Amino acid sequence: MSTAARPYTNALNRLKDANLRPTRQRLALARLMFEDGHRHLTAEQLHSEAMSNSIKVSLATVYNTLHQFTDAGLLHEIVIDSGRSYFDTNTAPHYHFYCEEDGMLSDIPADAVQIEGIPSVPSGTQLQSVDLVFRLKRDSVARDAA
Amino acid sequence: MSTAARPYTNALNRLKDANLRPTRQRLALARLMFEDGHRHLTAEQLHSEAMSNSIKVSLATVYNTLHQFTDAGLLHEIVIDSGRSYFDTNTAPHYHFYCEEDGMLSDIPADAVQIEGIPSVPSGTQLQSVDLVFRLKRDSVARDAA
DNA sequence: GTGTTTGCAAAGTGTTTGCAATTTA
DNA sequence: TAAATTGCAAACACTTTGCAAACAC
Repeated sequence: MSTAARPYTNALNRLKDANLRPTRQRLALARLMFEDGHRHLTAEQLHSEAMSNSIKVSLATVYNTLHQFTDAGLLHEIVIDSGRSYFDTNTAPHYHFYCEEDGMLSDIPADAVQIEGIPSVPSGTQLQSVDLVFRLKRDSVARDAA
Repeated sequence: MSTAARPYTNALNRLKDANLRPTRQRLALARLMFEDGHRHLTAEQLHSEAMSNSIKVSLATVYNTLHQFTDAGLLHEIVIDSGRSYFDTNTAPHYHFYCEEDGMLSDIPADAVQIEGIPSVPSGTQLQSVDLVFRLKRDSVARDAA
């Protein structure tokens, strides 16, 4: 009940719920991230997108924002490549395909894969998340089958 | 049949098999890695270890060596933390526990966990590896059970 | 001897930080 | 206005690179 058609409202509410002051930059970034169909973003990618959309925001602010969003539970950080962080707008449990050669990263729904026999965690710790990545490589033309 | 008791021989053979010229540094690093009980190493860790053992080797060479060993299949690179690479001397399939708070990384044998229902890989690709990491956090003193 | 490997230090990533200027409530 | 946020540029951590000297075969 209200202007549900305006994506802005959506982003605004996300920020409010997360107790993040809805500044111009945060709002704009939230809109790009949550309403532009993108799901896996690096800071640089998001920054570029912002630039393309004439959103004035510095890379440092993009980093800050990504971390604030992650801390607030709006994003999930994916560790898939040393030296580069991906942020996933899908915070529900799920898994990934990743092809290093071309940077392709795609989702696998949690219910598509069963993980059984999770060993008991070391004492003094508890399970925080289960990261499952199927790493791919592009087919070569043909390979000897030895 | 030969001096099997000398760890040196072991490392030497590994290098020879991998077609890597057994230089003083490579030999020494191989010995540290494969015969000192260590399994998960960062470049800096290995470099420190080398220093402690009075092995003169530069950090650049440690990096080069780790990559050469990885390319040769002697090591497996683990992506677990953006901005830091771990190298695993266990090249057989297996999984990991990881606790970011203290950097603890430990093995889970492949047969301890079953992964079922691996979705078919995107066309034009093939599965290279399955990375499964159980991320842990240290227990807090007590947590509300809501 | 010849080609490989090493070490250094410099350059390169991606990311974080300090602080003044700006913006929000 | 007071407190939070931003932008910039400098600082960072980790990794790679270029090239001359050292080494292995």
